[in-house]
Amino acid sequence: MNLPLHKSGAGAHDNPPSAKTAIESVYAAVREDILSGRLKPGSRLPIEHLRSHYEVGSSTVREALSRLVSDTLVTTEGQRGFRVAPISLDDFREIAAMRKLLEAQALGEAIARGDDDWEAGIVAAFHRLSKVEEQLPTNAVRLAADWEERNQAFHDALVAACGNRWLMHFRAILFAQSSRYLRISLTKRTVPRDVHAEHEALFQATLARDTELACRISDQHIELTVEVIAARMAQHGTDDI
Amino acid sequence: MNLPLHKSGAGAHDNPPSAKTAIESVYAAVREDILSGRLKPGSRLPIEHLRSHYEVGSSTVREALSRLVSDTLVTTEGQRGFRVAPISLDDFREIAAMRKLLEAQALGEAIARGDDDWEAGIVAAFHRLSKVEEQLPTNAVRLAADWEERNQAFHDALVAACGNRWLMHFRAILFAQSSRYLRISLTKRTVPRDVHAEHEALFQATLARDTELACRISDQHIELTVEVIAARMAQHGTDDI
DNA sequence: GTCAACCATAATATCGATATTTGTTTGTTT
DNA sequence: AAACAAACAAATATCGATATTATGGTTGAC
Repeated sequence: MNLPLHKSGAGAHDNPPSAKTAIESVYAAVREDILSGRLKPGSRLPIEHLRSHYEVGSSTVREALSRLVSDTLVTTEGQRGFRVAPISLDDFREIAAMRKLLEAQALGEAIARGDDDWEAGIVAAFHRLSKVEEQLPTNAVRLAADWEERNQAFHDALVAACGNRWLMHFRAILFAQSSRYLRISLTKRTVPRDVHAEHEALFQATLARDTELACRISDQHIELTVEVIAARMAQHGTDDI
Repeated sequence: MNLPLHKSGAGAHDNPPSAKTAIESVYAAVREDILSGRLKPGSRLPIEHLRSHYEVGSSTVREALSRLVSDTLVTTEGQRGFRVAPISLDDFREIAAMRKLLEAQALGEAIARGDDDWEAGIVAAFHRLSKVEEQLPTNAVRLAADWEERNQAFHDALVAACGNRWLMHFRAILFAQSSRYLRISLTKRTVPRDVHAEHEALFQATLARDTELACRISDQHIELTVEVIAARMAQHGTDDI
């Protein structure tokens, strides 16, 4: 009788089984809107508004938002409804510090355990990423979404052989959080940076199974992003990102 | 008109503001029941059952359970309702591996940044823990709940000066997960172990600001628990815990 | 002119009912 | 007797309505 649009989100989280229930659809959609920045950090998430927008019941919206709460993408306080989790430079610095730790650990484990299929996955992902990075300088805005997807796929491939699911889980959470900030550095670059060179170095070191070098590069890779974002956020106000 | 019992849970998660809304009450209560083992891993969580038990509406129950999903204490699959997240020896090993990593990191940062108040907090927490550990050999079952609370408080105090909120957040999640397994080692001990000696060594090393030693002890502390649990779970079936 | 209490409005939290889906049982066919 | 299909029963997912709480503006007192 009703026509639930069930906008099939681009998948989310660890398991992207493309949403079969209405709650999952809304969950994925809101999540995407938060990560992409369409929903501004700190802004309110009025139930009635979302309800009519997605054409679902209020309970469905609330349940979807509830699942985002523990993901730390949405906050809820007392009787004051839901909000998009705020962002700050301090927060990003802490995220980056955690990412350094986890990425290095995951990389080390993957290098120690990875087999031929793991290597093949990295080669493929690196190739895909390289293709888009070649054209990135000339066409940054248009390719942003593409690049982000392939960038994540590449970094995922690097640690795919890591056997610890909790490590992967936390890593995924931090990566999602980072992507809220990452969008900034893509559009306006204030610190000179050759991202592709970093990726290539990381690629080479990992395939050479040089754990120490790979981890060092990974750390730098993350640290550089922090500097870019920090410069950008210091420049503008912290709010209008 | 209605009489919502609002069983004031023992607080939960990072922020224990003792539940003001019905959802939070149910959230805290179910969470406690899962962590304590009253709700068995893998068992179903029928909405109607919980609804009548807590005397709330079904949406309230669903929303509370939804928040536990991203906490990885509850799973939900398609249209098949909610379940208590299963446990396994492999899972515990991965949790322990992560805890080693995060605990060491947090300890290092805390030692580097901790001030006098931090030290005072450790001293106090250690004293409280020691008091109950003295009597633990003679009265293990009765003091279990007390010990668990003070044990957590002690370990929290050790890393209280760590400045990274994400590190603390993940650490809290893992600690909660661990506590589901920990209950096992409290009742029946199959590996000889002097927990108090371990705590004292950790206490001394931390106050002496010997980061390397403290981290090594912390690692051993966690590893020993893994061995105890592994022995116990191998002995019995994995299910009837 | 400032502050506090108060009321109207808007938004949230909660509820119970309805519509779907799943799992099981029953009945039929080969 | 086994396999399959239809019908039933239980439980979930979803909805819209109601009760509850916060918010912003207005009035009145000091």
